[in-house]
Amino acid sequence: MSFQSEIVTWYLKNKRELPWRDTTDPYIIWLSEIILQQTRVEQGKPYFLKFLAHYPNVRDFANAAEEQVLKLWQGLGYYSRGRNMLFTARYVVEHYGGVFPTSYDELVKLKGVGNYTAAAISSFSSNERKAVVDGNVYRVLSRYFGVEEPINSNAGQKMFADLATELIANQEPSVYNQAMMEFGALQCKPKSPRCDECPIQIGCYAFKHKKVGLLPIKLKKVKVRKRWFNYFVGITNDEILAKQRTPGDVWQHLYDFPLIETQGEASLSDVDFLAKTQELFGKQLELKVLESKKHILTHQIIYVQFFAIDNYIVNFNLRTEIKSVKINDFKQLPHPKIIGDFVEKHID
DNA sequence: AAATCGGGGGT
DNA sequence: ACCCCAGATTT
Repeated sequence: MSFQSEIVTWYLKNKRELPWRDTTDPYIIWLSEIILQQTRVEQGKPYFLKFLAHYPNVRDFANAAEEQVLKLWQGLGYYSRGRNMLFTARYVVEHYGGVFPTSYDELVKLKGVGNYTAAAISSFSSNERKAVVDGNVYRVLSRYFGVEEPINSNAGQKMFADLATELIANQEPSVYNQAMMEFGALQCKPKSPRCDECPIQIGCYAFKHKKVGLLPIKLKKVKVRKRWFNYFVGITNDEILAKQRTPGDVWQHLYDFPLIETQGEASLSDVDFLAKTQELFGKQLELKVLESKKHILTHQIIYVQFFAIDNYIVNFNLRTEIKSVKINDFKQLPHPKIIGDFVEKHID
């Protein structure tokens, strides 16, 4: 049997039941694929079900408010995906009369849809012969065929794309694509792959040359930036101080609290830090540390401190983006995970 | 070509 | 601690 036939046979026997697998509706597939970008199936699944329940079709999605979409997205990360989805849903209603496109060439023009996602939607919805190349496929191809070109170099991307295109010839595109990804996810895993019970062990370059742990090759490790966020929780009666995050930084468009970022851990005994807080909240300000946490992102480690503030006067001229909103309204807004967790734990 | 964008899970 | 996840977009 060929490499492809072995993979497909393995797939038909071992595939998971997933809620987006038994449809050819391009809208539903689009929903699942955007959610699953850089996201594990088990993490994305509840979000997929939630979004489908709220927006059963692309017109429902297009009619949503951006803050509602971001609220549903809360906790999933890479929030521009949610905003791009809303833009694309409205675009599809406007330019395609609400009929979601199924061809690769149309799909790849949509905001938030790149090579991978266009190949996935087109092959799953209309069986178009476009090979998906995601992290799973890189790994399976790299190991089996011994491709040692880095998967994140230009040369490597083209090499893997060309190889994947060759391999999908004469295959059933929808099934073959899903088989490759499922095989990578369950069998040819990044760590501790199941080589002992692998149907294509015999032809595998990496297994033969004991390079399974070395492939695929990936360049550059991200250098992590450390940051210190000092949040100020100001509550008077039934209102709380809120701030919407602006473009050019993490969590843009989401809502958090008034913030002073420092270059190291801020302390109430630090006169410099105290001066900044008084500039923003007045001389009578009383501060108290509520909680300290470490929040880890891909490119940043953020040390977060939450301060309760009393007897404060907000210098709105200094920070015009700060608003005072009803606590119940604040809870309805989309927040970064660390803020959402804080609110749930500390704010009644 | 490199940097940026989250949060969670595996080893 | 480090790597990866059904990647895309911006710089």
